[in-house]
Amino acid sequence: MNIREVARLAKVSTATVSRTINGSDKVTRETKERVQRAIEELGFYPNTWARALGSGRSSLYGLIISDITNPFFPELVKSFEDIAVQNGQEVLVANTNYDAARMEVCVTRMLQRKVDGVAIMTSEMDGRLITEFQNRDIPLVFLDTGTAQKLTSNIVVDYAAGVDAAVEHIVGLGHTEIAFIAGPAMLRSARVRKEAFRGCLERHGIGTGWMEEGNHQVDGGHEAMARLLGRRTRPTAVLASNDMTAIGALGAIHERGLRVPEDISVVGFDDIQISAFTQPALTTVRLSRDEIARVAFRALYGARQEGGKGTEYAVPTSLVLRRSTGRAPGTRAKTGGLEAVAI
Amino acid sequence: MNIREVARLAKVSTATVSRTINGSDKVTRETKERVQRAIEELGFYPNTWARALGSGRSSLYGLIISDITNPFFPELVKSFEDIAVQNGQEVLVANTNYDAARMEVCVTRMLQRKVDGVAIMTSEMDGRLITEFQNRDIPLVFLDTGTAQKLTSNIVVDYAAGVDAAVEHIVGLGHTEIAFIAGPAMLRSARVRKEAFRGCLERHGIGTGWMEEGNHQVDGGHEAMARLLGRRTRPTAVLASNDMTAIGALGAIHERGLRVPEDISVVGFDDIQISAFTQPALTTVRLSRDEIARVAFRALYGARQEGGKGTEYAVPTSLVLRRSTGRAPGTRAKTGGLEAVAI
DNA sequence: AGTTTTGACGTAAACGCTTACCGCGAATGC
DNA sequence: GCATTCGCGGTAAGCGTTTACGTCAAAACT
Repeated sequence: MNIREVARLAKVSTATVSRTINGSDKVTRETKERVQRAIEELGFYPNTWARALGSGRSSLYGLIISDITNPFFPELVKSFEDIAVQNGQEVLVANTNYDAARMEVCVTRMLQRKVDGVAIMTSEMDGRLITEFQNRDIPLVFLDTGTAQKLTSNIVVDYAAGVDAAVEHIVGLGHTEIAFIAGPAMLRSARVRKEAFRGCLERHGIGTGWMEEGNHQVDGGHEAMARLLGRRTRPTAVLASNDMTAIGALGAIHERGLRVPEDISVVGFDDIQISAFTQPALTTVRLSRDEIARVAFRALYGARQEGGKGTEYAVPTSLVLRRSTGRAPGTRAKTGGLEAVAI
Repeated sequence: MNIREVARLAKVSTATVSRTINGSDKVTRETKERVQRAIEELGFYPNTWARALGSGRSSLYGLIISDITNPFFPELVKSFEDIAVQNGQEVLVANTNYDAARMEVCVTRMLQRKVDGVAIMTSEMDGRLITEFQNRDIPLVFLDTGTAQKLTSNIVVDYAAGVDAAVEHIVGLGHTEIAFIAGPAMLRSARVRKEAFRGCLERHGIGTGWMEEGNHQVDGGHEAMARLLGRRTRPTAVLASNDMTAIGALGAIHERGLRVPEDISVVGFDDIQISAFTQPALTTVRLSRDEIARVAFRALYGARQEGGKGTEYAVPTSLVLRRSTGRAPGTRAKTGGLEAVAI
């Protein structure tokens, strides 16, 4: 079953069949319809590989992430894939496992499969590998790393707004002893969150002595929180650099026999699915993976048009109020004061 | 950069280059080395599509799952992908979203991309679609649905062993009022677990009146548990058809002001990552996704050899003891009695 | 020594599509 | 009425491999 049989049945040339399939405007409506009918009658669909070989376009996009096992990514992958499929493209997903060496493997895979573009949603990417893509005119889009240039775009997440909202919320609840559990310092996004936190607190005239570093995993959050609780005095509120960290913190707090939010309020970041189901449900800053996926795809899909000059895209964040935040111990709700409300 | 340039540099024909690349034994060692050197010198790697077109093999496997957002799947996907890449294959992942209509889309995608085999790790699959693959001699492997036949294998999970172990454990802790929150009845795997539970309880001479149905999601588990707690008397232990359900149950129990495991013991099923970090950490039955992935890949990879007659593969389950199970309220530990121990 | 077999390699025809180029009849311009 | 343009569609040359078949020298036979 191939394009020739269709051509024969529709009594046209293979070129016309091809043109019909590709929506060329050089075919009259009647001819188009005749071809369509032939295609349906035969149940024909084109061979993707032959297509790719002939046209030089694979209709394949690469999606490089750190680790599909990290709850941040599955939604991203799913959204990206959905959009891609809707546009007749496929997606090759590759995990770097947070490892620069594995990143190299990922890049090779992408190159070998001749992807039409790559969304790089992780930070283990060195310059040499980027040029590999650029030399081949492959559009790229980064999540919050790298800069826009020829054919490569960048998505910048407005972390600061989210952190601000979270701090406002916490401060509004009367907290003044506010801790932050940062992510690994080597991650740009983690550093940005931390600095946003520090800046925001200073604007409120609150000290920033409560600071620990986690690893963006549950265990790191757990340990960091344990260290925080091991100090002579303890904070009444904790912001975490991501939800996994916050979940770890929750565990450490419970183990210490303390209650959330009565003794300590906790705020996460990302709004991963499970955060709605922790005990108590986690107040967190939402970073919409759906939005990221949508923007990333558009960046790649449109890259060759628009002169191919990369763009900066902005993605917002927003506070999601659930049950893990409450008034600071020993304070009274002012009239009109903010209260955590489940959504 | 193509095979012809390599051929020219190595002073051989393109056929010889191709044979070298594909590890044919019809090339002398010296020639092979010469070609290898040329390949490296030019930094050549073959065009995958041309290869696919020429050989009819795409070195692509399909992996159909329900929903990457369901924590059961990411590990499975990752393992499968790892193994595939190690063997020079790529993986196309597709989500059915538990929807038979979307399954059709998935199948079409696989067909269009001419995958060399498909691992179908979900149950929304009707016979018609299966024949689509079989007509094209595409090897298939199912997870616990379907039967082994020409080119199609089946992985059967030993759910019963896991349920048995869980029940033994719970009974050993003195529980007699044991509830089960089942999965959706339309899922074979859910039915099997339920029946295993019922049978096991009967063997112990314990009634099976405590039975509710969830949906394998957190909310379903929550609601089912709430129903259980709304009865006149309540169970002292609950097994859930999967971990998500168990996590929902945990939430409902806490909301009711009860403690786990002091008032109620909870056991999950699957051992998804987050289960180690719930409050308290969940005792559960582990179903190794790594093992499933390994077996699935082997089934596909080896399918064309071995006469192509499908095989049944067995995958075991095992109990993981954590903190969510304890002695039944009002009972004393017997000497040598089982206690939940964290791992 | 002459014949057959074998092994290593080359030749060239697929594989199924895309697309540059060309031809041709009809519409348009003068 | 003739030349020009234009729109539609056909012809055929790729795209980069794989592989059936052919060739040819050397090895293994009579």
